[in-house]
Amino acid sequence: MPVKLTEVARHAGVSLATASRVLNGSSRTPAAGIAERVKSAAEELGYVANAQAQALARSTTGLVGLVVHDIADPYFSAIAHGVQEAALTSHHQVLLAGTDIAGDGGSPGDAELAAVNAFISYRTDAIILAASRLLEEDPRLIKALSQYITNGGRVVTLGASAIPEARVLTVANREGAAALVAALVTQGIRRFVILAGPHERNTARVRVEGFLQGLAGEKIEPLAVVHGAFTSKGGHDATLEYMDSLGDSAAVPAILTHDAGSPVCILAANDVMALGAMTALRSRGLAIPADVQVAGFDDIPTLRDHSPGLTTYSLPLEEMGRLAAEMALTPAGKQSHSVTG
Amino acid sequence: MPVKLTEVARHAGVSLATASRVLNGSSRTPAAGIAERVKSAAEELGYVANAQAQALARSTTGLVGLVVHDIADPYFSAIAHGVQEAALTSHHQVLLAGTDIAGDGGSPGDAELAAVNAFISYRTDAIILAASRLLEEDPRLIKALSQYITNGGRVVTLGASAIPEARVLTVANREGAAALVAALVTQGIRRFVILAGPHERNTARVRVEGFLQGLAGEKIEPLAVVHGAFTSKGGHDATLEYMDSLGDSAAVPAILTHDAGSPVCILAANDVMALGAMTALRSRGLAIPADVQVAGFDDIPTLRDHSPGLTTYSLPLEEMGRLAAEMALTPAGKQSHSVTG
DNA sequence: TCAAGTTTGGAAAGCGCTTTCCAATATATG
DNA sequence: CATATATTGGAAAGCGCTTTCCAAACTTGA
Repeated sequence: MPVKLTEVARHAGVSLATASRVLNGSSRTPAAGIAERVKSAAEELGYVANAQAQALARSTTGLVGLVVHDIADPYFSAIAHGVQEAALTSHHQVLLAGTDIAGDGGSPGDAELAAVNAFISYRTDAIILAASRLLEEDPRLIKALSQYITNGGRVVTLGASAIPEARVLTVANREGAAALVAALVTQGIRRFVILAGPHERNTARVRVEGFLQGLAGEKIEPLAVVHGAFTSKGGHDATLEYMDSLGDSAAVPAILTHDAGSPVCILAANDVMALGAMTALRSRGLAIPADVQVAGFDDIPTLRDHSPGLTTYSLPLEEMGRLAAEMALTPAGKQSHSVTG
Repeated sequence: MPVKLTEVARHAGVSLATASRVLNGSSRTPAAGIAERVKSAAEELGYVANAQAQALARSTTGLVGLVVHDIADPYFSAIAHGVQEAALTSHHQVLLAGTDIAGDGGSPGDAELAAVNAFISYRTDAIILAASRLLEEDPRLIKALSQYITNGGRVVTLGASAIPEARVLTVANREGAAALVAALVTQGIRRFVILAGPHERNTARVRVEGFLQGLAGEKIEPLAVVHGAFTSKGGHDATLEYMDSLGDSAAVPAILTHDAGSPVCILAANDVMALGAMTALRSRGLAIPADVQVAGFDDIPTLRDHSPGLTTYSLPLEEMGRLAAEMALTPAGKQSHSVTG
């Protein structure tokens, strides 16, 4: 139904080949006069090239797939923003998929596999995996991506993965976590509760390892390591559970306050968990940072408007998205890259 | 390079037509035995259908385009999340574009036009316009979308637009704003400063109209109406400017505190502006809500973890995204729909 | 002026699928 | 058992482009 190139060509009195050459960047450029005729015919008819047909003929789609966990999470949306930016400069469109959305049922990780398969089906020029990699990658995922790469597709992951040949944007999760602990200790804090994410998520696990490593360096044992979902609610619920585990849930657990001599700091595996933790603490009447301190990881943009400010390890999220997209869209580009806070 | 249907067919000893029929939902289903052969051949070879070729042959792409302003803004990312959800259930992929990203230069609105043109080029089955419509829509945009709709594409806008034939998801911006004012007045507040967004953005303007309408109903004149960008920074800066305009910038403007008898409430056109305003107020040493109150609009999910809580008009953002996508993806579906908070 | 070289436009062969016909079987009916 | 009727698989014509060849039309130089 839309007007096609054939019609433009006929309208301009030239062949299909010529029309194609003037309208879409070909190496051959028809004479100025002809070109003008074709252009105005296209303009007049409101011609818009069919990218699907072009993709088929050129065997490159101008699409880049981005897999995030939850686009509504500030961490991922900041990255997505950066990806979009870089995609635009390379004239690519972004295909977005979120793995937090229940697929047609199935085990966790199925959503990611489905997303990747969809992207492969659309023959995206590259796929960016921003959702945190799993400790045990799904072999089907690995197989699909390997084949994709073999066929000329590019894959970049944020953080290491078990996917051979994928380019990786290394993030200073472990080092950052350790550094954060060191900074907090310098501030005089020596009692920590670690709010860990799901163990199978590499990002979450590695950060906790970094925390523990940092603490070990200072000869400190954490008061506890509690696990929760990698979300605000996860941080909130885990914090509540922890407090309850401390004793009478009606009263403010004494251990959390200064009573014991030094302030306690809740060290969350990421900012949204930290924010959830703060909400939980407040709901129990604890003041932040007077009674309890809280630290996070990521420096999500929305922190800007939080008060009191969260102590956090700052990651250049948007820049990370941009870098990942650049790595993905540069045919012979960098195979790896790393970012620090 | 990837394995194609022809190869699967050859491998299974059947024709191309048969292979196509068993692998991709056709109305005709080959005999069970044959089907099995084809399926295992496909599995064995790791066949993934080329969606581009299918799109060309079927003249439907399974793509839906979503235009937002800034995906990193919680408002848009919540909507995007909803869109994704609905898209998944209709087996569609979402193509995302943000209009806040500088295109190849040009006037404001060009980014949206570029995004829409890209979507049209990819022949998305539908386009969802979530970025707030402009008071003066770009005629080129209108023309492109009209043609798109004529050609069978579906367009849905969040909030009314000047695009004929577009389906619209009406949002109770005006009514909600008025209702919010009424609720605040009931709480005893009678002095308001309106933090308006850019006048040319319909969403922003209509909300302010609703605020003014609500105030008029109570026979109240706002202390002031100040404009700023529709972002956290916009709310922040506008608030600071307003305070400065009140006099000695070093001191806390007396007019803002209870001194004058009743508390002042800053009424922002959306939540992110309100959050920015709160940050600005705090930076001047004002306590919220003790000294000044702040109200927003949208009820973005991230508000959950803000303290003190923001008074706001709650919009079902995610649901809105879902509805918009449903309207967009249902061929003969609802032409319009509306949501209230 | 003519051979050799250079542009330039067009015909046609794909790109990887879907789907319409057709022909060939298989099944049902008398 | 012959005929009518379903089923079933396959050949081939597209879907809307790009791009490789070709041939025709120009240049150029001697």
